[in-house]
Formats: sequence, C-alpha cells, structure tokens
Amino acid sequence: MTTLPLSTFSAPKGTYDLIPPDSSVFLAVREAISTPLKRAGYGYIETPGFEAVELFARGVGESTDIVTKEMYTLTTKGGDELALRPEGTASVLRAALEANLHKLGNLPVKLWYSGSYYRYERPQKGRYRHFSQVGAEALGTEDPALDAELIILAFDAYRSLGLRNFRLLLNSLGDKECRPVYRAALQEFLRALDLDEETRRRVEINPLRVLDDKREAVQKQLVGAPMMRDHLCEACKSYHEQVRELLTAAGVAFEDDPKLVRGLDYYTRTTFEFVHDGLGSQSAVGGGGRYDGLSEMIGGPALPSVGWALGVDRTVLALKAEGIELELPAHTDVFAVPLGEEARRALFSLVTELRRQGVATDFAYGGKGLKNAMKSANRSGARFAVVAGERDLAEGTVQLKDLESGEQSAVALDALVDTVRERLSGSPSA
RNA sequence: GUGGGUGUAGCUCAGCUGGUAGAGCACCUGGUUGUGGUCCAGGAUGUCGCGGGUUCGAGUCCCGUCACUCACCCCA
Repeated sequence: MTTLPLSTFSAPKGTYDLIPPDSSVFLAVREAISTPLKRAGYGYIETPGFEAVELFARGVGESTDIVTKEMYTLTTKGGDELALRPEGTASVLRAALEANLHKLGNLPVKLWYSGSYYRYERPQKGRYRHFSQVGAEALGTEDPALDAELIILAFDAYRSLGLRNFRLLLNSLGDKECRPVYRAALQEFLRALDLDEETRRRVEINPLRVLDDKREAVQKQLVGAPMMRDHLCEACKSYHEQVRELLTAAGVAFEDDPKLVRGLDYYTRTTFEFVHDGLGSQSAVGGGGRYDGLSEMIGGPALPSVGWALGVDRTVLALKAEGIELELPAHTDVFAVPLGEEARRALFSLVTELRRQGVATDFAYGGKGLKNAMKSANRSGARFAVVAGERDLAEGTVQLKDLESGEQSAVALDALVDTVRERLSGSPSA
C-alpha cells in the first residue's frame, strides 16, 4: 500500500480537534452550564447523533436554512433517510414521547443534554460544521415561571463562568391565536417593499424571519413594519408580562427585542437569545424559547414546552474575548521520580497506592535521567515530587520535594500517603 | 453559493526594488555522575503549501491549484 502524506487525513473542513490544554476549558464550560440544571431537577438525556430526516424537516421547519441547506443527510443501505442532528430539541422531544415520559404524571419533564451537532455551512469564527452545545428542555407545562426558570439557569451559568459582557434579548412570538393574524399583516407590509428575490420568497414562506435580516438596506425598509408585540392576544400578552416580571425579580437584566425571531420555526410565545460581541460576526452564544406546537407537529399530544441550547464553542470564545482564565485544578498533585531499577518498581507501587487513595499522581516513565525526570515533574504542574533511589529505600524513606518552595525532606514510606494528603489540603497550590 | 486576507522552524512571525533561510519563544546538551523551575554557555531544526512559468538565479515576480482564515447569508 502506498503511503499518503498526513495532510490527506486532516480534520474535515469546519471541524477541529479538542486537545489539551484547551480541552479542559471545554469540559469546565460544559460542567458550568450543566451544574445549575442538575440543581434544578433536570435529568440527563442522551439521544442518537442521527435521526430520521423527517424529524428535523417537520420539527425545525421546511423553510429554515437549517433544513434547506445545512443538514448532513444520508441514505442507509436499507433505504432510510437520515440526518446528522443539526439541533437538539426535536430529538429530545421525540425521545421523551417515545418513552412516554409525559405520561408518568409528573409534568414538566425536565431534561438536559450535552453533545455534538452538525450543520453544513461555510465555517468562520464561532461557526463550525461540528459544534457542541448543552441544552435543557422542560416538557408538558405552560407556566411563565418555567420559562423564567430556564432563562435564569442559563444566565446563572454564564455568570458562574465570570462572563459579564453578554446580553439577553427577549421577545414573544405569539401563539396559534394571534400569530396568524400578525403574520398576514406583516406579509402585507413586506410585499410592498423592494426586496431581492430570495427575501421575497421568504416573505411568502416565513415572513417573520425577514425581520431578523441584518442587512442595513433591508432594515431601513423595515421601519414602520407591524410588530408582534402590538398584535399579541390577551393571553400571550399577560404570559409575556409575567415572564418579564419574574426575570426582573431574579435580577436578570434583559432587553426587549421586538424583532427577535430566531431561525427555527417551532417557537411560540417566549423567545430569547443570549448575545456576545466577542464572537466575530456571530453573536448568539445561546438561545431558545417556548415551542407549544412542536409535539403535535411530530405526531405527539399537545405538550407545551420550553427549552434552550447554549453553544459550548461560542462560550469558550466569549471567555477568551473577555480575557477570562478559568481556574482549573492542576491535573497532577504528585510526580514520582525513581533512581534506578529497584526504585522504579518500588515507586511504581507507590504511585498506584497514591492514586487509589485519591491523589492525582504521575510517574517518570521511559527510564529518563534524574534531570529530565525532574523537568517532567515540573511540567506536569505537580505540587510535589517524590524522589527515591536505593539509598533512600534502604532507609525505608523517600524524598518529598515541594516543587514550589524547593524544600525537600525525607518521609517514611508508610507515612507518605498521609503526609502528602495533609500537605495538599493544608496549603492548596492555587 | 459570493467576496477579501494568509500559507516560511514545534509556536508566533520577520524576510527591502529577485542573489545560497532568520528572530523570539519552545526544544536538546553542558555548567550540577542524586534534583526541576531561575541563571550562564553551547547546539539542532525547514520539500519557504503544492504545480508550472519568467530568469544566469525565485521565499520574493507571473499563472494555476489546494488549504486555512475572515466576511456576506444564517445561527449555537
């Protein structure tokens, strides 16, 4: 077989490998986002990375960019039409319905998830073909407090990471009573404008999304367009007002954005987006809303629900933009350095023992010299080095060196685990 | 799908109107045959993205191509 250059096998366009040390930031972000959810009664759910194409076509919406041009689709040998999941909500709802979670009598069903999503787009800063998000869905209950809860949990997650320069945009898209009326009014307004062909098509299929157009020439024409908030029915108006009050009471600052629409068709009533300006031309770090009709659209019962997804990649970019360095625990506490073959065996046993006692420990593998082994100890970030040769072992001791202060002392072998644990807890390295 | 920018050492980059390839950081060795980080002395490193053209001579100019990147559009 001919040998091909490594470049032949490089990561596909729009993807990247997550490698140390950056990967630990990703783990920390996932953790930070999911922690508030776990405290609020959300249970973990994991669904397949691919689903029937129809699920997304029906769920996300036939007219959305996600469905029309961004889905990775494939046909199996058996003839099934599948798609790599472009988002999480449709899958989670489908799984919950299939498992009859909504019939267990304990609504809302609260679920959180974390995983990879796929969209075929031209990559750029903050926009990848394979991206990672953490999401949450609360199924089966119509209650403004539930909308508020989710928004607060996302807000607190960002705050716990130290993010400050993000904003929360809030809107209501109405329901099946008032939205159609508004939609018709908006369409009438938009049809009179001078728009390009593609936008005119959008006016007919999904006029609300025209409001979201960021082009200045389009925005200029939208002045005076009818706004959803002026067309909300009483029920929607009252619902939205309650969400706003609950957010305010929780100290969550938000901006009313009457043009916020979002690119997924299933949203009703509450819609929101967390935006950050450190993401290049992208702005959303997370978003979501209420989707009271989605369940019925995919063949389920009426199941009013609300949820969000936060982009892990984008949150990491936002942290970088704000110059925030997360305090990540050192991954090694103790680094063991043997001198000679006999010491090697003895220290390796000691390493295993330390690990079993919960001390993060690494070892100078490869039979390198003392100098290099100490260098490895230093690079590992370990607080302590344990050095031992025949001389020490003959006395039943090892040398315990504090790599910060440089101080070193002999410690009896059988007292090492306790000594190390004591010193690690007594004087944290960070 | 449409534009702009960039491809030179492990990383970040410099390289003038063409004249045999450079810096900082990182790395390796020694100063210390049982001690890292700091300090000092020394050292190694390149298909200059790839292919073609012009030229006595191309990292540099021209054409093509690929990759990356940013932006439009859209979204996490």
